[in-house]
Parts: sequence; C-alpha cells; structure tokens
Amino acid sequence: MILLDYRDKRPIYEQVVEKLEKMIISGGMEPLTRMPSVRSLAMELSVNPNTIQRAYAQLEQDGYLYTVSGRGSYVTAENEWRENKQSKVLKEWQNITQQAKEAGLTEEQLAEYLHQIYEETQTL
Amino acid sequence: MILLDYRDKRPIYEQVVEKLEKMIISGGMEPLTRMPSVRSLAMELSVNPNTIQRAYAQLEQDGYLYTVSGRGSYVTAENEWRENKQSKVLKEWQNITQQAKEAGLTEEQLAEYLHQIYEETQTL
DNA sequence: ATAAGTGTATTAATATAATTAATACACTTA
DNA sequence: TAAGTGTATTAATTATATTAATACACTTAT
Repeated sequence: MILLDYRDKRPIYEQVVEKLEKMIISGGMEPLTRMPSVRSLAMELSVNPNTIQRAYAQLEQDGYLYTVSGRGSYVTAENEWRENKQSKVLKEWQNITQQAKEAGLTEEQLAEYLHQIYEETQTL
Repeated sequence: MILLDYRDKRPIYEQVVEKLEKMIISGGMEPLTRMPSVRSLAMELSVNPNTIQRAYAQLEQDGYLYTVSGRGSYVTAENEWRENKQSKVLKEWQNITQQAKEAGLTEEQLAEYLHQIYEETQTL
C-alpha cells in the first residue's frame, strides 16, 4: 500500500501523511471508507504504532479523516476536506496580504498580480 | 543601547535582530551610518561575538545593513530595505495565491477579500 | 611595517527540540 | 470476555539549533 523511502530525510510520520494525503486527494481512497488500523499499518511498514498514530492525528487535524474511538478512522467526505483546505489557505492568504499592505504594496498592484496568476494556463 | 530580556525564550541573536531591526525601521539608526562593531556590541551585552555576528548576518540577509570587510557594517539606505522587504513579501504572496488558486478559490473571491483588507481603517 | 581595529570562517561544545519507542489505558463489537 | 480499535503518558533516542573558542583575513592609521 505504501512504500517508505529511506533516503528521504524527513521523518517517517511525515512521509506517511504525505502519501495518504495524496491518495485521498487523488481519489485512491474511497470517502467514508475505513482506513487501515494503526496497528496493522504499523506492522506492514515495520514501524512503531505511535508513528502511524501521529500521522493519523495529523490527517485528522487537516480534515482528511475522522475517528470513532474503538472503531477506527474513516476517510472524510470529499466536499468536507476541500472546504477545510480552502479555509486554511484563505486564512494564510489574508495574513500575507495584510503584511503586503503594511509593506506598502497597493491594492492595485496586488490586483494586477492576482490577475496574472489566474491568467496562466493550467498546469495542474 | 539594547537590553536583553532573559525571560524571553528566544535565542539571543534573534532578540538582537529584532531590536536592531525595529530601531532601523523606526528611524532610530541613521541610514548610511556605521553600526557598532561586532566585538564592541558583544562586550556591551556580555555575549559571545559570534552571536552578534550571526545577528548582523541575518540583518544583512534581510537587507537592513551591508558590510565592508575590515571596515565595518553600515545601515542600508531606507529606500533599499523598503524595496527589499516589499519584494520578499510579494514573493510569499504570489506563492500563497497560487496555492489558493489550486485549492479552488476564484479570482473574484480573492479580489473581494483583497478589497476588504484595504478597506479597513488604518491601525498601524 | 606593524599594531589595532574591523568582519569572517571553522570547529567544537552545549542546549533544545523533534522523533520514535515502550507501555498501559479505554472504548466497541462480536 | 476476548480481540479488535484509537489514545495518553512517559522515556529513550536522534537531530537540530545555539553558543562558544579560536584562528584567519582585510583596512586603516601610525
């Protein structure tokens, strides 16, 4: 299901988060479906269960899954995590924009750059 | 000139950076004027010279001062560090905006939020 | 030339923070 | 009640950041 890369310098739990997040975003995990249990995935990757637990906690924090104690962790419905992601990035955007204002950039300048970014041909 | 706060949990060099940066921004350091030497400021604060060196390196990196080897460090002209600050925040802004686009926020939505931010009454 | 000032580079010591592991707990269901 | 689930707490380990010690290189005035 997942393969760890030992040349990767990032911590294990972060790699796990990244791979699962990509799976969920790309539709590789059916929404509302159960995730593998903490222990089974830990076994599969030869890793301490707490490491997987941490990855799951992160994914839950980011809105990609939710947990029912004693039962398991489930993939969140797509519209939910999409909204969640949007509201997080929006918050950041508002912060930076405020900073830009304070640094002396004008609304007109930012509007212009904004337009440029949305003009670019889709690459994703 | 500067007073360190020992209750502050941040590293010393960071405190020094913050205080000097504020001084420069608020006009407390005449542009093009010489900064105190690494050794003298270190002595004054009872701190290792390398710690001050690091703070200066950071300030140089951020465009607030420039250095002439063997002579000393000088405060940058105001328009220079202002430009520098703007271009840095702009780069960040462009990144986040790209992310916002990828998360599905529309140009119209962002333009609206942009307008709101610039509408707010000045607090600074 | 040389001494006394400047910033800089390199390395080592130390302190702090992050990561992983060990273990015990609590809840759910068959 | 047993076997599965996630969770909390604490300790061990590893990695990173910070500070210090020391030596180097450049500039200027004597």
